[in-house]
Amino acid sequence: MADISLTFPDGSQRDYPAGTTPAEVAESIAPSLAKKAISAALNGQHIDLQWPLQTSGEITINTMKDDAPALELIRHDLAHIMARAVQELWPDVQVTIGPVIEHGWYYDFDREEPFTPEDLGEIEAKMKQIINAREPVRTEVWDRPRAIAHYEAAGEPYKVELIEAIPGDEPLRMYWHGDWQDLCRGPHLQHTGQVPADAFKLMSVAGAYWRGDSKRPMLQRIYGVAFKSRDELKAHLTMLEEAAKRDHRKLGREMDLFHMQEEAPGQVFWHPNGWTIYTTLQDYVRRKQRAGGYREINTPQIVDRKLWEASGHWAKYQHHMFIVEVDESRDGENDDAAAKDKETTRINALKPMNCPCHVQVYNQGLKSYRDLPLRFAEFGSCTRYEPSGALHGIMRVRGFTQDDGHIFCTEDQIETECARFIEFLAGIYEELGFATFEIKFATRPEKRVGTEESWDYVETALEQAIRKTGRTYTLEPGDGAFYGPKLDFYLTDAIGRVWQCGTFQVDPNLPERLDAEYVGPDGAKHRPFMLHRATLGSFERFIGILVEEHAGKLPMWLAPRQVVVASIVSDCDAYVLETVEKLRAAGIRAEADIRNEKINYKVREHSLAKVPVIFAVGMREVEEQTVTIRRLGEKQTQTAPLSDAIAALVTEATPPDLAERAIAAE
RNA sequence: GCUGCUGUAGCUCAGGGGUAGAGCACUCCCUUGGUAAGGGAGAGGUCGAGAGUUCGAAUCUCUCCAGCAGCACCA
Repeated sequence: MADISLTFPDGSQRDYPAGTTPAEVAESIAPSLAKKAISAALNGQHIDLQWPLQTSGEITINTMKDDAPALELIRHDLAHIMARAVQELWPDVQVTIGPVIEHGWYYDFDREEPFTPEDLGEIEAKMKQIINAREPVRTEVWDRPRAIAHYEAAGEPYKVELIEAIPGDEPLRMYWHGDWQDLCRGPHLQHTGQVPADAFKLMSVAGAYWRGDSKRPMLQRIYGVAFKSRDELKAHLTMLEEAAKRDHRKLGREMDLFHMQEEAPGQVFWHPNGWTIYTTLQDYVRRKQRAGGYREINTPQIVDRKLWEASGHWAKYQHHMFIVEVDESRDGENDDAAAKDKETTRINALKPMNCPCHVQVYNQGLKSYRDLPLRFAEFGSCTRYEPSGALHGIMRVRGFTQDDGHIFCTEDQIETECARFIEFLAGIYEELGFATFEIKFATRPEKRVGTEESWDYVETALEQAIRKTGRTYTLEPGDGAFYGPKLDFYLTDAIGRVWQCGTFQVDPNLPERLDAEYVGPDGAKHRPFMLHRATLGSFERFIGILVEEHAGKLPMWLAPRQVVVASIVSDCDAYVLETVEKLRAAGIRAEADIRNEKINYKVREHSLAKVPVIFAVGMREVEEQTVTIRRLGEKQTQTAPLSDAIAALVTEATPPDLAERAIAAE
C-alpha cells in the first residue's frame, strides 16, 4: 500500500501507510497525545480519530484544549446521547435531526405526548448514565439501500425521508453510541465518557416544523447547551440571567417608557419617558437626513385598495394588511354598520409600507434626468397584520414608524447611491453606539421578475458598492425580493437574537407598475429605478435594541430624564426648584425631587430608573450655590458650582451630530 | 398561523371547590435624615373574557382573548 505524507502544524513531515488512522498517528507521536486526542483535522476537514487516512496533507490532532473542535464534538455527541436517552425512555418516539447550534444543540422528535419540564429532568439523568457508562462510539459506512431498509424496518420514516433527500449517491455513515444507531456525517468522540457529564443542561422544549415547512408535521424540539466544564456552563447560565435583566420589555416597564395592552396587540402606548427617546431620536435622524440630501415628505395612512392593486401588494400581501371598509353613503346621523351597502362601500387599507405613496409624490409633475437622484424620506407610520406568534415586545409589532426613504435614480447611479447609503447608515449606527453590525447581501430568488442581465448588473453594483466602503458582508443567495437584490443591516439584542434594522433594496418593478418616468437627455421618457432604504428600520425596534444594548443606561443625550435634582432637607426646596428651572432653561430635561424622603431613598429610586445624573442639594450647597453630582453607577460624588455643572451637562447632552457641528464651527 | 406553557392588587409572586394573601409601589401621619429602602396606619382585586359542571367555581371542563418560548412568516 502506498504511503501518504502528513505535515504537522509545526511544519514537520512524516510518512505513513495509507489507511493509517489519526489515532495511530497520534500514538506514533506520543502516547500521551493519543490519550488526550479527541479528533483530527485533515486539510481543515474535521474527522474522527478512527478515520482511515487515504491522502497526504496537513494534519492536526485535536485535544480538549482546542475549543472549536472540542465544543463541536461535545455538542454533537450530546445530540446523539439525548436522542438515545429519549428513545430508551419512550421507545415509540421517532427521531429526526439534531444539529449543533451556538452554545449547544437541539434534536427534533415526533411523539404524541408533549415533553414536560419533568421529562427534561429524566432525560438529563438518563444522559448522565449513558455518559458515565463510557460506551464506545463506532462508525460504519453503509450504502443507501441498506440504510433505507434499516430505517424502514425500524419504523423511522423521517430518517428514510432524510436519506432520500441527500443528493448524490455517495455511501452514508452510521454511528453507534453503544447500541444506539444514528445516521450522521460525524465526526464524533471515541466514547461517551469523553463528554463532560456536568457541563450540559437541557433548556427548553418547543414546536418546530419538520424540515422547516409549515405545511408539514410539527415536531418537538428539545434544546440543550453544553460546554467543556461546569464553570463555563455556569457562566453561560449567569449570562442568560443578566441578559434577561436587560430585556426591553422589563426595562420599558421599570423606566416607564411604554406599555402594551390586549385591546391593541402589537401596538405601543408610548409614555412620556419613552416618547422623549423616540422624538429625540427622530429629531436626530431628521437632521442627518437633511444633511444627507433627502427631502422629507408625508403621505396618507389609509389608501384605497386601487393603489394596492396597482402596486401589486393587494395580490401578494392582502392578508397582512388591515382593511378598512367605509360606507360612503352614511350621513353621520344614521350610520348603522349593518346597513352597509356594497355599492357605496369603499375598501381601503392602512398602509403597510410607504413606497407606493412615494411614487405618487414622484409622479406629480414631469421629472427630468437632472432631478435624479431624487431622495425622498418619510417617518412613515405603517400598520401590518403580523401573525400573532411573530409579535415580540416593541421589536416586532403591528404598528410602527419607519425612517423610510426612496431614492429615484438611473441605473448607473445605483452603485454610488448604495455606497453613499452604507456610509450614511454606518455613521448613524456609530454615533448611536453600535460599532458592529452585520450586512447581509441577498441575491436573486427563484421566483423573480426582470431579465438576467438586469439582475447581473444590479447585483454587481451592490457588491461593488459594499467593496468601496471596505465593509464585509455575508451572502444570502436566493433571499432577495422578487424584484431585486437587497442589503439588510442587522443588530443583536441582549440575548443574542439578531434583528434586521436597516435595509437597502433595488426595485425596478414598482416604478414600472405605478408608471414613474423621467425625461432623459435624449428628450424621451425613461423608467427610473427606485431604491427602498431605511436606516434605523423602525423606531420601535431600534429603541428596543438601544435600550437592551445599554441595559437602560442610555447616553445622556437620549436619556428621557437627564438629571434629577433631589433635596436632602426640605429647607433646600426653593433652591432645588430654582436649579431645575435653570437646567430647563439650558435645554436639559430636569426634574425636582423634593419629596419627604431620605436622600438614600431618592438615590436608590432614581438610580433604578436609570437617571444618568442626580444633583443632591443640602444646606451646604444652598449657601455655596453648588450642587453635589452623583452619576449613575458611581458611588463617588463631586461638588461643583451650579453654573459649571449646568454648562458641563449641556455639553454632554448635545446630540453627537450637533456636537460635531459645534466643533467644526469653532 | 402552529406546538407547548402562562394569565390572581400598579409591579413581583404565593394560594387553590366553601366567595382572596405577601412584599414593594400608592395615600395619610410621625420623622428633616448627606448618597441604593427611616417608622406607623390606611386604601386597593368581578382572580384575562364567556359558557358549562356543581348546593357552591378564582380553583374543574370547554371556547375565546392576550402574553411567553420556539418554529413558520417578516413586502
